[in-house]
Amino acid sequence: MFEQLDPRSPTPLYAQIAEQLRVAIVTRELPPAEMLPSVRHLAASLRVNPATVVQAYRALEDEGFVEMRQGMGTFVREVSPSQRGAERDRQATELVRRLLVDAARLGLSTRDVTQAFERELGERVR
Amino acid sequence: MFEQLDPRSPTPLYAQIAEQLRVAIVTRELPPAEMLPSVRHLAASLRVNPATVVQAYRALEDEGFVEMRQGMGTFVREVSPSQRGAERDRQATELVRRLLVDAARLGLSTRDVTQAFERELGERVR
DNA sequence: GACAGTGTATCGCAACTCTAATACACCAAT
DNA sequence: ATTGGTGTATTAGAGTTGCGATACACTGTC
Repeated sequence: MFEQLDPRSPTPLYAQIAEQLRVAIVTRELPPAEMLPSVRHLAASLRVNPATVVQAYRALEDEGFVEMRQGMGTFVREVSPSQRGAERDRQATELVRRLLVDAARLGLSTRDVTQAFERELGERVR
Repeated sequence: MFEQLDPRSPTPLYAQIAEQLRVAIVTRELPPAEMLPSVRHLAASLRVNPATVVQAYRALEDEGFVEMRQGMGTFVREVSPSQRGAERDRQATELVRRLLVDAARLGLSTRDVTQAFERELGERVR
């Protein structure tokens, strides 16, 4: 885990860290209630500043994936299926709304977007 | 036109200018072959630097909406329906791909996204 | 060829973002 | 109360981006 942090990538370090953890949490590689590496430990092992790890952890906390408890550590959050479903809906809706706004900005019709959506999905699902 | 430029908005001035022009072009308020205000004129009337207007115009040029001709001016581009269709497809695809990548990052399934999409659009997809 | 219009190029400064450095505050065990 | 773990907060510096200032180059008309 955390083998490929690229300091020169346009995606900031904290975002790279957050993303890898997010995947690990979603796949249950890091199960609920599991304690994440401490800010200092992870920072040391990644040769990165503690504040950078904090930024990653805080992002995950904002997204509801983890809970930071001062003096104790950072833990994968346990969420009920319904909570989790609602959260996923919220995030998905947010992304879709942004897509539609951007499309409108470019003068694209919803039909253009829908077609592209179906096309891209078709290639994935097969 | 251009009544409400907000220098303190997080969206940069050049983007605000570009967006308003984009809308005017798409709605045919600025028809094909129409000449846009010169860089200097628009800059003066917006009390903004010419380079900022240039940046907006160049963005529109990259998107295929206008054509800048040195010494002559900047003009709304005339595109054949098929060209325009292809361009719209390209842009829509780009947006959708970004959406799917972001969704994957958040651990959302394509099903989550599809449902949000249908919810926002109020119509069935696929 | 001069001129008055057009876009182009380059530089510099201010604001913002990312990251690091460092000091602080909390918690649990001893 | 001390200690060694944890997260928190503040500040500073490097890099990036937005914007302005200014000088340059092209085009059509006279």
